[in-house]
Amino acid sequence: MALPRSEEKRIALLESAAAIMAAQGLGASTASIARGAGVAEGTLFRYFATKDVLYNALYTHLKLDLAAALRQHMAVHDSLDGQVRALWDAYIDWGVSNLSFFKTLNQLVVSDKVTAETRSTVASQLSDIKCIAQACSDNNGLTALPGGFADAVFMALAETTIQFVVRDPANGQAYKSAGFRVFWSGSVR
Amino acid sequence: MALPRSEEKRIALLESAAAIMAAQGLGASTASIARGAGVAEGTLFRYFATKDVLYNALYTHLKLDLAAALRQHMAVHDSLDGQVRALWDAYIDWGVSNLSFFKTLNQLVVSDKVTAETRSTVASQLSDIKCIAQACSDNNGLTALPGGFADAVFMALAETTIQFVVRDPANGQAYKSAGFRVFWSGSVR
DNA sequence: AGTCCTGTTGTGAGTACTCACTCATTTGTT
DNA sequence: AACAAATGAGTGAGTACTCACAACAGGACT
Repeated sequence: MALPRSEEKRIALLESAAAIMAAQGLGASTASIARGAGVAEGTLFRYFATKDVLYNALYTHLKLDLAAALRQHMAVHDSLDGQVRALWDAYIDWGVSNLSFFKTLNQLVVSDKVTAETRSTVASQLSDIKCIAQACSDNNGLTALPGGFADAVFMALAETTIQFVVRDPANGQAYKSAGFRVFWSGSVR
Repeated sequence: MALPRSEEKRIALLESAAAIMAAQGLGASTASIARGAGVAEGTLFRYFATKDVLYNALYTHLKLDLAAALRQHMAVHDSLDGQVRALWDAYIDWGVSNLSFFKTLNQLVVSDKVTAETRSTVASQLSDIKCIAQACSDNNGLTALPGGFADAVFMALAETTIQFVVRDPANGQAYKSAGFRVFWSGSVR
């Protein structure tokens, strides 16, 4: 299995997959994904041996893209509140301005097409962000919600908030701070 | 098109669909649904003319089942806090003990297979519950989150909470009250 | 009782279609 | 010329849905 020639085509296929799956669900056909990337269907299978391989590569691609966006806005704040708020804002902004990425990533997260191996490989590349969301917070007054629950609540609230910001952008700031307030006032002891 | 003979078979088909779709997604085949209900594939199409009709009937069935469960536990409390908490507990309990119903309903809610007509017909049968969750709360101190946001936050937190209770039942009560606290302390002014 | 008649319900092989995936061929580069 | 990359019609498996028929109920008439 030689390495694919063109990184461009690989990216084009991944972004086409994200866009089309956001609209049609994970069941979107390989034919339409290839067409969207401007290549033949057979070419898709040169880059991703099976559709499952594509799912896993897409999960990795989207997660790393999100992580890169978060890192850019992770200025060091004095207060934990400020730090978490910056993370929150960056997350919401990424979701709103990459809506099809966001939608597809959410579907992949709950899908059984993404293997545990892929998930843990990606997670290990995100340890710096986890640190803020979790290790740091434990030492600073966040409530003792059972393991992982605070993370999940953060994600669930962010997902809801993004939906509302997209649907009604005029009130975007209101949703953003309301969503954060729910998370924060409910999480702090 | 005469009415189907046996209400039993109709229910069996709906419950089979809910169970199989919870495991395999909405794309589960009509063949497997019929097999799960113990009838031939052709029989499914005597009860539901197309798969889309089945989706809509299933949405209605599950929503009404949930509503019935909520009504049973909607004792009148003196405080708004108590009333909403009772609603929260009933919702979580239903999700936990009808997990496949819950999972399938969540997929149907975001699916475009369920028509606006079905949604509004069902909603009109749930007005008494909406009253507590919304009309009542507006008059009693819930924060002025933009329209529908509080509802969505409630649902998102409940979904997350149910996942954790199912995954780790020993700490069920802890998740349940933690989830409610996030909702409540973030929602009250 | 037993046997035909009639209408509806239940059946599953059959149909047309879409899907993921293949491979002989063409295209492009060196 | 030599080689790999790209192509897209072709393949078999699986899909939603159909339809000619089997199964069975309950009268009505011997």
